[in-house]
Amino acid sequence: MSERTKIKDIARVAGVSTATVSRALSDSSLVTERTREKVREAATRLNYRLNVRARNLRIQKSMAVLLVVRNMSNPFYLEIFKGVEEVARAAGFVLLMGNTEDDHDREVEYFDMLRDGQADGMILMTGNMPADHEIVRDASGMTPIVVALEAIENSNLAHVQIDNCAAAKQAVHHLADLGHKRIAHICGPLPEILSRLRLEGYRKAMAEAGLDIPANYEPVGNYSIQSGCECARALFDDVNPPTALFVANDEMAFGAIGELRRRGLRVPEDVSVVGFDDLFISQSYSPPLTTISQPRVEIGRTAMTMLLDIINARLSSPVVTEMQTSLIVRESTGAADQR
Amino acid sequence: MSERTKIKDIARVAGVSTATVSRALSDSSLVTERTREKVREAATRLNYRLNVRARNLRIQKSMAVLLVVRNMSNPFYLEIFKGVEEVARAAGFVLLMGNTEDDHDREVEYFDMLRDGQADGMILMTGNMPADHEIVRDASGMTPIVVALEAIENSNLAHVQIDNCAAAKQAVHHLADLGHKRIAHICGPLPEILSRLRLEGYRKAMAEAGLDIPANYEPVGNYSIQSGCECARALFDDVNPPTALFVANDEMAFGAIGELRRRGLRVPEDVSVVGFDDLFISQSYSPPLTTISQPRVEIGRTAMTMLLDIINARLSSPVVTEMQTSLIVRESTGAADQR
DNA sequence: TTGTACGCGTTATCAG
DNA sequence: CTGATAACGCGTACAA
Repeated sequence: MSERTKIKDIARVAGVSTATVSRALSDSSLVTERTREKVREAATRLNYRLNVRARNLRIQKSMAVLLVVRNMSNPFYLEIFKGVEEVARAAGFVLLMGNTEDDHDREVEYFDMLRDGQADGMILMTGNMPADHEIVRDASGMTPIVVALEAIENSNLAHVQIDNCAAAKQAVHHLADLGHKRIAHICGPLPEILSRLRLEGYRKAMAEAGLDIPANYEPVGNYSIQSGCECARALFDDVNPPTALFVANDEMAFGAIGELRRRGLRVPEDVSVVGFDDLFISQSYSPPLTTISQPRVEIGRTAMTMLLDIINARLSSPVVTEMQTSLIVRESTGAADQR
Repeated sequence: MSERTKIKDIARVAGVSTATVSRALSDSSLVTERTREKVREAATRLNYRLNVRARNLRIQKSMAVLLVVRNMSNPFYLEIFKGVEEVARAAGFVLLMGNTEDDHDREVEYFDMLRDGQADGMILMTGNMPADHEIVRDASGMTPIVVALEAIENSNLAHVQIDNCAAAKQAVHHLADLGHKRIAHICGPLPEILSRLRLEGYRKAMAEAGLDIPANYEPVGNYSIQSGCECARALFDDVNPPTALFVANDEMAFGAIGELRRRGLRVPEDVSVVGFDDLFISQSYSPPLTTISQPRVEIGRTAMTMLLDIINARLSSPVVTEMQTSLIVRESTGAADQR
């Protein structure tokens, strides 16, 4: 490894100075076409490769962005990763993965990495921001962080998000339009803003449809398949079970449908189910799941594009971009039984 | 940013040299407890943070590992990511994501990153190795690459893998034991080694069970839901359709089951289906899918652990570790119809 | 347009 | 045990 050729070697071979080599290789306009050629030729002949570490130290950048999620094995993130990766690599950035497992210390660690220059920017998909953390700011006073699909209030950070409340309303209205009167909501973990917004959308839609919400119609899960199962159990063990379910994410919807099947209830004949997220698998679930779709790849692209804008100082104030969702009607919802 | 304190500042404040500061902070034994304390105190007082870039340039490491997959949005990788991340971060390494999309140029790019020292090691989950690429070797002559769940023949690289052939045999024997005679195999893309091994397992098991394989019983897919659907269509459009399916991965199994449902065929009453992979969703599919489970988190951990062993020169020759798979019998398989 | 010389922030080597 | 100083490899004022 110590025999890697460096610009010094090229300089010697090409008969110029290291400065000229550096300039020639980075297409500076301050060098003649002829010398540039000479340098280039020497570089390829010597099999030269730029030392990225040295350059990064010199230019004070890392050319890396940090993508931080709560739980790396959540399938929801997959297409977002892809969108981010696509834009990042096109811009010459590498992608550093961060996984917090909702652990505060780990969150701090990633903020530290950003502050320490191990990454030039961060896409944050945990709804948390270490409270007392010294906020990173670049030269133009912007913080190179984009919050995606979560909301950090009063943070003055750039966000890319969806209208959770409106999407939830749309889902519930779909069920009401099918004639359902007893519509329950399996809710996400409750202190969280996303869950709250979806719950709020559910309640608003129910009110608009003139429907009551019985006391037990809002069981709280934690977005896992297992918890969807448990919430459905509670709902259908009770008297006055619902005929339709709006579930705060697809995984809990899968759990709920599993529980229904075990009880001999058919979807959608006996119970209609709407999910939220449109996981890659939802379209080929049996039955194919009616759900709210978010343009995840596009969200990833947008977040990374915004981050690049901040990093390159093309943005002077934190932007909030709202992405469009859509209700995908498949086979897990049907008209209410007319009994 | 330029006002970040550096060891020089600490040195000045603590009244020692930069060398001593460096030693004190890295717990070198070459420094008195007293000076160490003095330095530490100055460091915290000045709010010192190590400049990782500078250190990495100096020590010629990047403390990063590259995790390269064919397709970042394949849900199969999720738990592997997690296992790798867990071990990597415990060892102080950051995780760099690579996505090749089966593009040769991109593969080369990641090999280049490794060679250029942008990463100290690589976990490779594409079955490919740029043919003419200069092979990276560290001081001890080892290549810091671990191939996970793929096989690169004649490469002399460390591998962590499963016995695809044996697992496939187990799946097919399960179906044969249930009394099925007409068992078809939906195969993965065929030049690939994994697909070949699973196909080989299928054929061996069929031979052992004394069963024939009709000409059209080995349709070839590409691991996508869509292709599972198409293969099932071909199989059941034909005369002499099978009563059981061994599918090379779960996604194609989902596609196949979807197609069966559209044709009014029930699983498992009319057709039994066995998948391969045990995706997170497979247990709560309807019906819950019988499939081959791989210990994915453990595979990730093992791969990363092996990589660390290579990087830290604790390994002197490429190791091949084989992980255990198991057949998980759920509700998508049942006894053959006795008609 | 080119060359000289320095700085980026550490760690390692060698004297003392 | 500590200090001065040389790398690590590149980019860029500044001078020519």
